[in-house]
Amino acid sequence: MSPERSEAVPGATTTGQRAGNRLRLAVLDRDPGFMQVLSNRLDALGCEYRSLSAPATVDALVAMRLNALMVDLAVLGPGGWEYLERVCSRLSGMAVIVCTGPSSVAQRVRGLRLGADAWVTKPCHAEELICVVEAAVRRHRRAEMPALEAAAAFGEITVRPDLYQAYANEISLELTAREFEILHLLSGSDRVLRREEIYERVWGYAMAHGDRSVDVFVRKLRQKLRAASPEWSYIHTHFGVGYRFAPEREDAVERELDLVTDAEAAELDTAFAR
Amino acid sequence: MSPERSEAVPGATTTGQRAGNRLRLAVLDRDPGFMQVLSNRLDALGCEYRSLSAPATVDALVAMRLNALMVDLAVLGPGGWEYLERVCSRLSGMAVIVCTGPSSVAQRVRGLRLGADAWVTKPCHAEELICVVEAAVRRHRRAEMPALEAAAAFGEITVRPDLYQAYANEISLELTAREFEILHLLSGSDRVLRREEIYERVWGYAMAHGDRSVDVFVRKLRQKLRAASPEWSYIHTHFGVGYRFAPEREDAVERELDLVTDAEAAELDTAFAR
DNA sequence: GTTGCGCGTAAAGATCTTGTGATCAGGTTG
DNA sequence: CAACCTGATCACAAGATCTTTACGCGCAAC
Repeated sequence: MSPERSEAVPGATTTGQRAGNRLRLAVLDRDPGFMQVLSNRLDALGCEYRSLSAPATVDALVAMRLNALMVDLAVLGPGGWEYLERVCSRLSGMAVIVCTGPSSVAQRVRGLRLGADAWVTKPCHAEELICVVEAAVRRHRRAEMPALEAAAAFGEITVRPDLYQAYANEISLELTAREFEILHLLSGSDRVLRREEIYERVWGYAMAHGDRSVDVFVRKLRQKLRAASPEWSYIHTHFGVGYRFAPEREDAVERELDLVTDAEAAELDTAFAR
Repeated sequence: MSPERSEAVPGATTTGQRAGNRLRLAVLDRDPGFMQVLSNRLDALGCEYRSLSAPATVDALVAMRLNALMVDLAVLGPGGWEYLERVCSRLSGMAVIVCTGPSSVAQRVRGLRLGADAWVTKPCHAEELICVVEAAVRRHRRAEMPALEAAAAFGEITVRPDLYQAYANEISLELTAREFEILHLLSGSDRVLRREEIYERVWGYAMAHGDRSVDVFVRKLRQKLRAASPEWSYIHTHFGVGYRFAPEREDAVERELDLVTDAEAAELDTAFAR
């Protein structure tokens, strides 16, 4: 199912450029001439790309952390539509560009409806093709990060998207990137977010069944939030559903009541009963 | 500076469809035949669109709150590239699709680099063109489309899909996830729902013969509903069929009878029997 | 009135979810 | 290269929830 073969990774540059800003592309195509021309252009752009001669599994694609996938339907064969749909739906954070030979309108419509971001017909100019890929990636990026967002305060916590960090009394919570992303997502929504939603919007692709990553990060977040702001609770569990963000002050009274022992509680009960 | 002329707004439908989920498109084109064909398709989709025969200012476009703008470069004239760039950079949340006559690779590359999301060459198929627009808009949708379902009130009860919970007088009924799903389903339908229907829509698969799960959950629901809103009854049994949701106030008389103790009830029975 | 079946009710056991700590792999920094 | 940090995954325990089962009552048909 996974005959993924990586022929070359010429773009595996050594520079310390921020990968987040560069194009990470995989090309699923078998035409040597096409790949040759494309490679030249991609190299010139300092683009990190990878050429595949056979479909990779969704998991393999996830592991590549791509911005974009270019695919020739001819390589996919009969199960191509299904593969396309699966890839598009599972990797919502990745742009998918179909670049294939002559096709009918119906085929192109089908491909676009399944989730492809663009359809380019071969033969095509490499420069133009790359522009299409960049345009698609640009759009994905924009969708993911709606520019600079203003800082927001919740209880004793301040969330600063511009600094990728949260603070309590000017003191950083020392959140890691993922921790911050989850806190940011949660704090930006009043409603209950299901784990799948959180995972998809933070990781960029569908959550595997039984994955506990969201739980683990929520635990770390709570830990740091509690350490920085002990009298408040921020992330609430909705059993069987997910999590909801809402700053709530825990009264000292309540906490004292919680500390009442069972014996004392029993005494109180009998006292009231009299 | 603002020669914007709105020729028609045929897509301004009267239905209560949520605008947030629909495509809001402006088409900047002067070809009557092209517009005719496109209009038909857009109408069929229930899409809200607007046709412009001259470039609108950026501010005017902002005011239209568009998801996408389709533009024919021929309409823009000499300052077209500049206009395109301005629009793309200023309205980063809007997809820009260039749909124009024959062009050179250099032109298309230029357009895409300036920020256009797609470039379609006329003549083209309307269906395909719309698919391209939808593909461009899709991601932005995803970010804004947390599918907020409105809260609904029935009698003294308020059902809140965003919180996965129901309330009576601001007080949570403490429904579990499944309990809520069943209440939500029932409350969203006026008719009688058979157990099999309820089971299938809540559990996601067919109900086994003789399964009493639905009954048990209805009981728990009634219990919590009664505790929170004693004067009303919400879920009604249709013997041999299923359940129906309908808020109904119960008379005070009936309630008094309900409050009669078992012993008193026995007395009453014998009294009536005499 | 009687009978059969569907329904309400309750409780116990099974199952699923979540919190938590620990471990492992991969990448980065110095 | 080694120390360190981050993120992914696992195992376990405690709780919450769901399913199953049993019993008795009410409804409808005869």
